Formats: sequence, structure tokens, C-alpha cells
Amino acid sequence: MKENIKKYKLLNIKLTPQRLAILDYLEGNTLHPSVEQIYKHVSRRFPSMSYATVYNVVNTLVKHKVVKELSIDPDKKRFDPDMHTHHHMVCIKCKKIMDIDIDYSLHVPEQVLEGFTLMGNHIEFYGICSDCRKKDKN
Amino acid sequence: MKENIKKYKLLNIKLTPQRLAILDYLEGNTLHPSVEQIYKHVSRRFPSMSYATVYNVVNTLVKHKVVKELSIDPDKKRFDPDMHTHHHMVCIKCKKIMDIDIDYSLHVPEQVLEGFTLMGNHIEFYGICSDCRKKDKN
DNA sequence: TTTCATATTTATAACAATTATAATGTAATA
DNA sequence: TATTACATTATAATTGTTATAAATATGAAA
Repeated sequence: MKENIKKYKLLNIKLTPQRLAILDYLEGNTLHPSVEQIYKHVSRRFPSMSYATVYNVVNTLVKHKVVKELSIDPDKKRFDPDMHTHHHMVCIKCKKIMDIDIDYSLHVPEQVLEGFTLMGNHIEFYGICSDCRKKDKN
Repeated sequence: MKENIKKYKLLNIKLTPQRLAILDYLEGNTLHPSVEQIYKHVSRRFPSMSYATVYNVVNTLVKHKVVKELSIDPDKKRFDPDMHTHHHMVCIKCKKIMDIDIDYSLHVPEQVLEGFTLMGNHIEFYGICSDCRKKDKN
């Protein structure tokens, strides 16, 4: 995608085929993939790709605020290319993560903050997705 | 604490000194400690305590819904003995986690859920705590 | 273009958090 | 107090992630 080439130019970091492939995979991706999933996908067309590169690239993208690191899944980091404020719905069975694009304005009173400087919030809704619900009936 | 002895009896699991020591440490604890912190504290009075035991006990407590596992800190699991619905404020610098006891009633419309069965939610407020803010000024 | 300094990729080692295993020890019950 | 199932312990194994260092590729300048 040409858009992603521009994106890298704007970041003033070197544009490598590996970086482009990873950003292309992430762009518009709502699966909230882990490093493993990114590696598995991208290495199909890019057999020389190493896990280290995926970690490097993904960490670079996070540092440059192009991608968000999610700590919803306690076992592994997952990544979200959608940088605008939104929330997530997580299935406690299959760990699927879905976007929730609702604006909840959450206020925290000064006396609760006690000097804490608020920068944002993230809501995790949890429950069981319809797929897992169906499987349960067996 | 006698309360915690009762708690174990109610769970119908064996009451061991290790389990009691860990639950005693967690009870009323608002530090959201990691396994390492639990180990370090409890092993002071209990030198034979092993990391494996802390993991075992803590996982048992989570399974029996006496303690909650938090995946706020991407690097390690942290634990919260407060089982009533509440939220957290996390410092992005020092990873301190503080409780937020405000009831936000968050509604998700049916057409967004698409068959997902909601069981609860958890809000993570993030920012910089007053301690870290002070240190920054140096 | 070609050259060059620097950043990136790669393979692999190291590390940290967590789980699995197997031997030993202990709590609850009869 | 003897039995038995379950817990603890030490340690090995596993998994996710970061660090290292050599080889390579990129972007910019000549």
C-alpha cells in the first residue's frame, strides 16, 4: 500500500520490505494479532523473516505511535493499528478481541486522582463470544 | 486471620500454612502485587516457601474466585484480592496500580454485541502518578 | 551512479515469567 | 493414628520477549 510507504517517510525511519509487509498486514486489521500471528502471516510471502524482526518492527511502530500494544491477553502482547480512542470486548474462552467504538466519557473527580495526571482510559468488556457460546451447547 | 481460615473451609480446599500466609498477605492489600512481590513478602516468615507454591496458590485462589488476576501490566500478572467490581488507575512510568471505586454504568447496544454475552467490564485509566510527576521535574 | 555511514535484519543467546513434573510431605477424615 | 488424596518443593521445561553481534540493506551525499 502506497499509504504505508508515506507513513514510514513521515516517521523519518528507513523503509524496508519487512517493515512494509508488517505494516501492510496490520493496516485495517481488526484481529488484534500477536507477534506470532504477524510472523506466521508475513513470513509466508517473506520466508527470510525472523521473529526478532517482527519484535523490532512492532516495537518501533509502537514507539512511533502508529500501532498500540494491548495488554488484554495476559499471555502475550497483542497489537492494534487503530490509534483512535476505542474500547474492546474480549472473549474469556477463545481470547478473541473485538472493537467497541462507543464514546463513553468517564470522569474521575479530583479528590480521587490525588495528583495523578490522567492521559486516557481503556475499557475491557469481557464475556463469551457467540462462537464459543454455540460450541458450549455441544 | 480467622476470617481467612473460614474462607478456605468454605472453598472446601485444604488449609495449609502456605496458603494461609499468602491469603493473609493479599487480604486488604491494595498494592496489586505480582507473584514476585508475594513471594518476597511471604518467604520472609516462611523460608521454605517456593515460587511454585506461590503460583499454585494464587492460581487456585483465582480459580475459586477469591482473587482476581490483572493483565494491566504487560510484563507480569498482578493480583487483586478485591473481588467487587471496581476499576484501576495505572502509572505508565512506575506501573503503580490504584483502585478507582466509581460505578460507571456502561451500556453496550445489542447490535454491537452481535451475540456476545457480556459478563462485566474493567476500566483502565492511565497516566502519570504524582510521585513520578515530581521526579520528572529534576 | 557509486560510496558510505548508519540503521536494520537475522540467527541465536540470554532472560524472565510461568507451567509441568516427580518426589516428598501434610491435612483431613475415618 | 493410619490412610489417602492433595499440597509443597525443587527443578526442568516451556513460552514470550529482549539483547547481542555479524551480515546486509537503506538513504543521502559526493
